[in-house]
Amino acid sequence: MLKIGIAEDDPKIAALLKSALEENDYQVLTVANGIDALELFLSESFNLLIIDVMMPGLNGIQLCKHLRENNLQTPILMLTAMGTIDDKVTGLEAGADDYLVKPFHLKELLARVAALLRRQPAAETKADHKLYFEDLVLDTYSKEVSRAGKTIELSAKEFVLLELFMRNPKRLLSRQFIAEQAWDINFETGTNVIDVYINFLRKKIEKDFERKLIHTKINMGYILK
Amino acid sequence: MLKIGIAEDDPKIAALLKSALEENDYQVLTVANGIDALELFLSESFNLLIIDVMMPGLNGIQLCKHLRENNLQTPILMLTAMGTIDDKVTGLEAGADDYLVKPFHLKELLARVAALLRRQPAAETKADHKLYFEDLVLDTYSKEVSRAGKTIELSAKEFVLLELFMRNPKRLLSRQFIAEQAWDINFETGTNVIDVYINFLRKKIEKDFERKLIHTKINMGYILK
DNA sequence: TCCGGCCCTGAAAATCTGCTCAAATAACAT
DNA sequence: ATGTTATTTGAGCAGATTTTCAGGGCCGGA
Repeated sequence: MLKIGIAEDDPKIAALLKSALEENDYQVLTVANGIDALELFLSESFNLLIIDVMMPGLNGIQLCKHLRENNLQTPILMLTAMGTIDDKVTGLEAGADDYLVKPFHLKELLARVAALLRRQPAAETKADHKLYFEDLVLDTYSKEVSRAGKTIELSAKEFVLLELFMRNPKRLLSRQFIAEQAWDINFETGTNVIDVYINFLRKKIEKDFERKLIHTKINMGYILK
Repeated sequence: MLKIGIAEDDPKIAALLKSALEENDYQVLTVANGIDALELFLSESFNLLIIDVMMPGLNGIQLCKHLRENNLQTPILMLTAMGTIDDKVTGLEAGADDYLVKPFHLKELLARVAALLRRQPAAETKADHKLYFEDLVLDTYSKEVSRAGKTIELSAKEFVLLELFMRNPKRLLSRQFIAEQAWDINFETGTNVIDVYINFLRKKIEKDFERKLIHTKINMGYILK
């Protein structure tokens, strides 16, 4: 479950936020001042922080700066009653990712929260270890490959080679480059392993399909496109 | 340099945005309708997109959805004259990362742009590997060439030669220089390969077009202009 | 006008590349 | 040990690329 931290000194607003977010299946922790917030946000990890600017002790801007100085990457949504342009600019420059002026509508807040979170979880769960190219899917965790939902069995070398292509889509890869990346060959050997393996891959990946993926550029190399 | 794409049909606002962003050292490309935007944003890579909601053809919301459906990860800032909460929510749900209501202050826009770009340090590597000369485009990444949108197939040597010209536009290149750069020939051989290849290039690049690009300077060499 | 230098062009020759197949070798599990 | 699979090597071949070569046009100078 996604975890959200709130720093807000007004108990009514804090409660409102907490209940609204919890209704949308987020886990919520709140603190009422900047000092506690700094400690909590640095010690536990959150998916998103909502920070009010006006707080006793340490204000939102200062808190934000401190967090960023400590290399915290968590997205921050800043919240405030002050609505001048310079306030917003100051907040964003302090390291906030979004800035919402009170009074705000809960719907907008929730939409912005969702927008900020959209980028984060994707990085940890799926996008991180799965590579996509058109209908090809390569899972670097399970080392499985499929095209258009159909599983494809690849040998170790074939997998490494395909992964190389999928990490460099639409990029022309020279034999030299492929040899270095997939075979650890740094000198010129008169071998044609690469050609042979390209053909192995083609047979497995393109055999039952209309669309060709690996293209030959004579005298240059191969390209996935 | 960070590259920003703008989809905005109002020429005044488009010009305003472009000049403001360029003053802050961003590279800016603008299109005036949703259809062109979809094509441009999918074919070239940007660090950030600014999209107006109200556009002829394809509106901003639809554009945004299409882009996300095509797996585009680029951050999107949506811009609009409509300021109701539901509009904002719709925009954010369509895949936008931020939503700004017109009229807005340039300072706030710039701050939000900076905040969105802050999250994208890795994007640098995907920068632009393309060389442009008039309607000619050469992609050093995929080794592809096109003129006025039409793809042109070049052999390896032809490509190297054209790249040499496009890296030295409007500069006169002597045969000596071309031989050294593209052929690794450092001495005088009685060959005319260069002439022949210039001819090959001309046939492929200038055949179907009015405007000539490679010009001969007798006794001196060739020049792209 | 004739000549020579310079460039363009078409075609043929020479070279090289990438694909395929079969077979040798290596790695691995039973 | 044995069999299976994965990886690498090498040779033949078709086709594309690269290079050479020779003819011809253009232009300026003698």
